[in-house]
Amino acid sequence: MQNEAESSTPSGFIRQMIARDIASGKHGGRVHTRFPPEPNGYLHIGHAKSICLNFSLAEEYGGLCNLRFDDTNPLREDQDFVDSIKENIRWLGFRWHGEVRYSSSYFEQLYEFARQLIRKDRAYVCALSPDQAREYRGALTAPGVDSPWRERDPEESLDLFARMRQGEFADGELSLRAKIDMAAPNMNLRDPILYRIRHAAHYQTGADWCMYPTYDYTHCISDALENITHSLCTLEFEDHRPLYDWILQQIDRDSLRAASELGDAAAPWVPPEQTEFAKLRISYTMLGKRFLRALVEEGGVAGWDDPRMPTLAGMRRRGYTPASIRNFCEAVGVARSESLVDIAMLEHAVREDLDRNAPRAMCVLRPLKVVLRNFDEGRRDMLPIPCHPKRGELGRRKVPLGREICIEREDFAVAPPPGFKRLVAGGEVRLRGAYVIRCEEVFRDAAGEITELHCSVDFDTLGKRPEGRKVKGVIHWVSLAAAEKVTLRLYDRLFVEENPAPKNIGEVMAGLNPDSLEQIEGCLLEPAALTAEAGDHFQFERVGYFHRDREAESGTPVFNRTISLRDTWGRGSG
RNA sequence: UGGGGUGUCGCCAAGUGGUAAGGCACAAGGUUUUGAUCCUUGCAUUCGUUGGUUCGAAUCCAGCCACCCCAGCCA
Repeated sequence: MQNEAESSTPSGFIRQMIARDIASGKHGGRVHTRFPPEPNGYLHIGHAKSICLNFSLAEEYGGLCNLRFDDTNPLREDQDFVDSIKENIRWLGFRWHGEVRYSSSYFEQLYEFARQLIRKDRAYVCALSPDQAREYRGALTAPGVDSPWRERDPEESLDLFARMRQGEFADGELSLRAKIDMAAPNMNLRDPILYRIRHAAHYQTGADWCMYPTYDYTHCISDALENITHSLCTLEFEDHRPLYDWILQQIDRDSLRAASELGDAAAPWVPPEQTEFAKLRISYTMLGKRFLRALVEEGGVAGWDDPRMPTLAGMRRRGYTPASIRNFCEAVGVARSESLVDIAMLEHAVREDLDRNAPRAMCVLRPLKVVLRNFDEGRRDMLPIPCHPKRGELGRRKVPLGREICIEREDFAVAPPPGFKRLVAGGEVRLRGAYVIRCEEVFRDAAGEITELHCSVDFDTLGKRPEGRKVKGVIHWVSLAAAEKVTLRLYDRLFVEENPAPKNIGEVMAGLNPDSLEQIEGCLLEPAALTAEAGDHFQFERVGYFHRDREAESGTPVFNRTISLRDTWGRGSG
């Protein structure tokens, strides 16, 4: 790790760029990144990619990473989102540098820099309405037309700009625009809006302002003020890079530096640079803030933290661990080609982490009663079974065994398919961690439904192989008298299509997988798994990894299946 | 029809003129008191395509093709 960052050439275009910048001493060897969410929604796995990238880069190169809320639009931002975003980042295991930053805390400086641009005749107050501005902007293949206010005297713009701030004008009546080039082939350079009037309270600055700076104007300056060296963002901002650079070039270098956190320190100062990478997309998943919101509002899911949601809150509740998400982001890599990552990669990442760390337990989803004929009525064994097959240091838990137990209905078959290794009439099977049993008799009700099995125990098989024969099958079980009733929730992919690309909310709802949630009541769990010291992530053997959900109203414990175990039975030669 | 990008194995992704890393998926074996895990092996004579430069090209040049982004006073 260390060597990779310092000596040999790192892999990937961003790391190589940073290595180059460090080698050339561009920023005095500093690496300072930032994660700049807008607090207008909940974080999802796509944000995690950016979080991991920015924070890991800083960590690897001995740099810093800020958390900055990019809050320049009072209409959609909220303190609740700030809180949940901070929480999610901490949960992922990252710690930002110093205090949380807010673009809104730079409003006063932003205002002063805007006055500077006006004085330099690089910005002007425009009286075109939003509709007119759009018409004047031209089209992709047709140049725009200069605003009639473009040559307004800077003094007049300065006065108007001050009065905009004072609240003398209505929303949309005036705007501050950069004076660049209405014929530029890059639409972003056709005199972009820098400030718009919005008589709206801001969750941070309250009623202090009635006009707000735009993203393009704010982001680059915020980066500069925080002395960010590498400003990473997604591909769709590529066209904005010339504007990012333009703004920082127009502002007087010394004033920008003086206002920055570096102040007049001796360290070299060069403006931050924007670099773009492809955003994350995952098969059978949709990561559009707007559509995720619709999903919640239209009732497609139960909320932002519904375990089927790709939000960090949802994935956390589902049972995804921070390490699994970080490993996944690492495995996916960072490039500039737009790709659709196979959801199997995400599933692999959780399985990998949970296989190593989740204690094992036994839970029967659909119980079938089994009476052990030769097991004495009042007898109750407490079998010590390892919590993990490979990690003895995790200890053993005590699993009760009595005369009556339950096994999984599907682990018994009257007419077993070829290759069936579980219990059949007259056959033997191993009870995990306990004895080998033989099915002696099958009982049915009037409808022919199997109600109960009578089996005999081979007491000479505890911790050892049976004499003279091989028993291949091993099944999970639970003691009837001691089992705890729990509810299980099994999940499947939320969307039917591999690449859901809805164009409207109707398509979002139409694309949902109707079988994405299966809730099973009355499952039987071994008692040790419900104790506090057992934790809340488990592998229910042979069934999957489960995560204890927050307390259910009824009082019945609920476990969400994070992911099933890999199941290769029935494939190939099995 | 303008501008900006991207095209390497089914899915991601290294590679930056010297003869195609790795992961996921898949397949075949082995171990196994989880049909799990683990282990071993296999899996691109070829890098969107056509030409060119070169002793030598995924890497350089030119043309073509496909796909993505941009006309919010959203970010």
